[in-house]
Amino acid sequence: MYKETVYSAFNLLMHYPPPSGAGQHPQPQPPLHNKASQSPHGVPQLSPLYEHFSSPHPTPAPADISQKQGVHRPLQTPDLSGFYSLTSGSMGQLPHTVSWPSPPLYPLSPSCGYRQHFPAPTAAPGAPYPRFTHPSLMLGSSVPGHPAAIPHPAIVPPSGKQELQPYDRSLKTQAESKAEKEAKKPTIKKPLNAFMLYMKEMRAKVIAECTLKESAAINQILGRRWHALSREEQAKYYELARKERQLHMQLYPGWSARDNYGKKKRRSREKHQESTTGGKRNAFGTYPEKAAAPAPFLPMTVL
DNA sequence: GGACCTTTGAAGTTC
DNA sequence: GAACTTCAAAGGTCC
Repeated sequence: MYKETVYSAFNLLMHYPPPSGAGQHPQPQPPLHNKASQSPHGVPQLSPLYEHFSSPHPTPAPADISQKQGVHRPLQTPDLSGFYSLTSGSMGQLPHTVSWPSPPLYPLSPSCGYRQHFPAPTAAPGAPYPRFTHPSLMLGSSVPGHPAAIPHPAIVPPSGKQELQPYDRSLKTQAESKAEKEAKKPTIKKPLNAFMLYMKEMRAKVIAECTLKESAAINQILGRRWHALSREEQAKYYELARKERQLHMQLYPGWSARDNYGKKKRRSREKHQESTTGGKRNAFGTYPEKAAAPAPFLPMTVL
């Protein structure tokens, strides 16, 4: 039963993405090189950050087949040169390539079938784009001029939970105290990237639509929805992510992602071994049968 | 209690 | 500079 479900879900996705112009995609989209949406330099024109989230939903974005095939995609950073002054060379750039996701390892809920996975981005034309509510952008008290008392969510106790209860300090040696003090330092988390911001916003919706609770399965769906987003829709999240990073840099100038390295114990060697031997546990703790390599996606016109 | 699963992207490390 | 690794979120599952 499980296997059948997996296979049926796999078969559905083997036919995804719907070939452009084949009538399966909710709204055929114009080619990527639609100059109307770009600046004279070929850079998509974007309105200021928050405008996206209070303005009507934008026109369906240009997207072409190369987006779905992992073909080099000349996405570029929106022209925000005057908007961000602290960003480094690579910060905020849209990815240069997009790889197409592998077939799902999870059985998908019938209520979250093929079409529900990839709703038309403009299903409600003219409807306002949902306001982005990522808490990181609701500045906390650490930001000058902001009265809000909510600390920046990037700061969490080392455990990720509440502080430990007081203990008998007399029982601790100096070294232990020092180590403990070090360990008690709040961990500054990485700023969220565009996809993480998207996930955070859309997770509840997917849970409601698909009646799923497994994050691994939800994330698979979100990953595919992410790929189904238009460039403009994705650009909103890339822009938010860049804003996140800029804010993060301002709040924690000396912070480096290296600071959190090693705080999660991962079995990288084992994982590597799994990947080289073809086995990988799924969220159910089982090793799914290795599916045949997905056929390269070709537009219907070619097929 | 903590690693794992899953996803993408950013940034760090290694060669 | 390419390739690889780690960590961000999430919550159920497993050890």
